Amino acid sequence: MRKRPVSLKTLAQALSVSMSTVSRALRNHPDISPELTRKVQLLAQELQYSPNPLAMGLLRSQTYTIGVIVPDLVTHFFASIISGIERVANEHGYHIVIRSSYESYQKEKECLADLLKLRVDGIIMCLAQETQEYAHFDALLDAEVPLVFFDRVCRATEVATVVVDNQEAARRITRHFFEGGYRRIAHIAGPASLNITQERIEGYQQALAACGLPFEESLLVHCDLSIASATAATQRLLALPNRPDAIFGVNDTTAFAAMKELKRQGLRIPQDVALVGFTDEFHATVVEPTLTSVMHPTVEIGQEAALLFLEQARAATHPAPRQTILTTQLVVRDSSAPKPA
Amino acid sequence: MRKRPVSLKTLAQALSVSMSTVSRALRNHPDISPELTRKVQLLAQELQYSPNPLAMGLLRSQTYTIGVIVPDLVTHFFASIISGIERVANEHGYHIVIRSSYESYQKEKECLADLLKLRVDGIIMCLAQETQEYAHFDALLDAEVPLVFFDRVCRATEVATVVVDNQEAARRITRHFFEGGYRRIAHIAGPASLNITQERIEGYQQALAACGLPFEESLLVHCDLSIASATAATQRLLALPNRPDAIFGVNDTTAFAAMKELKRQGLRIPQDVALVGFTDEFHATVVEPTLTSVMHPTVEIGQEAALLFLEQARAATHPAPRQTILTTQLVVRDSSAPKPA
DNA sequence: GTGAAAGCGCTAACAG
DNA sequence: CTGTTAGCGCTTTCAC
Repeated sequence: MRKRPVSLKTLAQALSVSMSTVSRALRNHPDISPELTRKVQLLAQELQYSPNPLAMGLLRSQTYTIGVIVPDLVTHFFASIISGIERVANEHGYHIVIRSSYESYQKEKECLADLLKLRVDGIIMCLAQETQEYAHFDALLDAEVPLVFFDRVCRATEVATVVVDNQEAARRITRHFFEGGYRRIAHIAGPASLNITQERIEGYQQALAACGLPFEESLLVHCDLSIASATAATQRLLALPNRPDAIFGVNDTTAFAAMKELKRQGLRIPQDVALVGFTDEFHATVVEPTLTSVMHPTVEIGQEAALLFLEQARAATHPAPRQTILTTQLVVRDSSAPKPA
Repeated sequence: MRKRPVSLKTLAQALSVSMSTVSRALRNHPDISPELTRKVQLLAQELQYSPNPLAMGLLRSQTYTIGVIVPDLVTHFFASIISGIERVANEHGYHIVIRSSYESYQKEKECLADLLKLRVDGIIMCLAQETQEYAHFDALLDAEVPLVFFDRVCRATEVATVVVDNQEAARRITRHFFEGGYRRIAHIAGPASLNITQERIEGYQQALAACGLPFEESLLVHCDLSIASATAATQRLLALPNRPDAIFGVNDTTAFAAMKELKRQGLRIPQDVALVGFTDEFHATVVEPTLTSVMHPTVEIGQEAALLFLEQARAATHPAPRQTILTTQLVVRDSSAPKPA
């Protein structure tokens, strides 16, 4: 059996004073004589005393723990957001407990419930793809538990959110294609229920209109963000009687899958079909041709989310939900080089 | 201010019975009358009672929390291992608290100290690159705190570890090159202090010997696993008067960096220089040429690590440290196609 | 200046 | 069958 770590009691007994004295001495309470204070602190140091957070948690109903729920732990996008959260959280004395919803609505509810049972001080999360009901957040909102959504959000008027300028980014991509001479611009979008999907579609359509291009329903296909589904979506596009000459994928994984499928079908990029991704992972520079992509400030998303959490955690009264919109940047590479005349 | 959640006391008062009765009823203690038990459980359900883990933690000195320390949260390798840990941990009622050491020895010690202060039930970790002193684990070992190392390990006779068959994998790669007709086989290794580096170098040298090839010091270069450093290492190899015709990178990131540099210098892969990576990320299939790589069972590493933790956590007496060795597989792709005669 | 007591939420002897 | 008590580690009145 593991022995219990040194507690205030241990120190108190060793010094033949009361626990409360030790407690005060450790926090430099002015009531305690300087000498005693010094003696207590010295012994504490020596015995490696560290206050038991469980006891403090019980007392204060505060655990300095943030629950983080992501749809998927492995994807670079989420991994680097977690990294951002972790950094800011730790800097402010918080720990993070991570759970994956595996893109499942059911699992998301479970994770949420588990984390609340664990008494986390708040939640930072990204909605699962499946999630289309948002009632499971009622309890949090009622109890004013700090809550922050990032990337995929809902109830944005009630909850703090961190998102990127999806619409603008989609406009920029579409315009970029147009300026490169591409006229049949397709978009492999994500699941229709997600805000990011909708926003990017809107931007795509706005830019088409601005460029004087018609919006063709057949050039807008959906995928569930998996590689298999992105491949299938690409196949649907390429099977069209009048196939697109440019494809804008909802993220880099989608774009990579599309790239693979294009190559498999013997199509040249960008001569036959140009390609742009979204997120800008390191690998965008390694694939051939290098992939034009929208740079997503992933680490900043995480950091900002953590800051929004802290804002709520520290506020005496529940603050109005803040929306943070981070800006993206189009990084042009070979996969979208201007169309040869 | 957030209101406190319902406690046993709440239930007890509502039903005008004592807390202990409620406590027993909730756990179906045979002493409590069936009707009372039912009534209590019903109310608990209704009021969404959930036992306070802080209170339980105080009582039992057990938090059902595992501290996980990785050198880096973003890398696919660690992200998927974390995913494996998370899955098994959650299945067994544990939560994981994640920290990144950022490959720093100092930070690693901090993370460890922080997690212990948090009263985690144990630690699962991968050593930071910088770490070459292992005294900070003494306290854990003394206190018999469950500890599991994965991938990069130390004190393997005292601590449970999960590793892959690095030596065998390196032998297989080297032999694969040899069989493809390559004779000047270089290895971009990791930092010399890491066990994985040493093991892979040993396997590399063994296979060279077995193939009747001399070991040339200049063909063995080190990098710190960063992209920049891998690029520099590649440059050193290519600057040799008699440059290698095959390169075996210590991981995929290294291989990708090498690939990029090879292309930059106008060298063809594999005609001029063949390339093999280690870890087999998805992107190995997207780059051009597709990258031959050693498939690392990352998720399994995480799962196995979690199981080793559970074994220790549940054991009445501290069990002898178990070493798990997982097997890898060489996935052959275009970057190491046989050398044209 | 310092100590005693109560309480955060819970369980486990020990009584009845 | 059920209630009382003590204690896990800590802070905070309230006494002295």
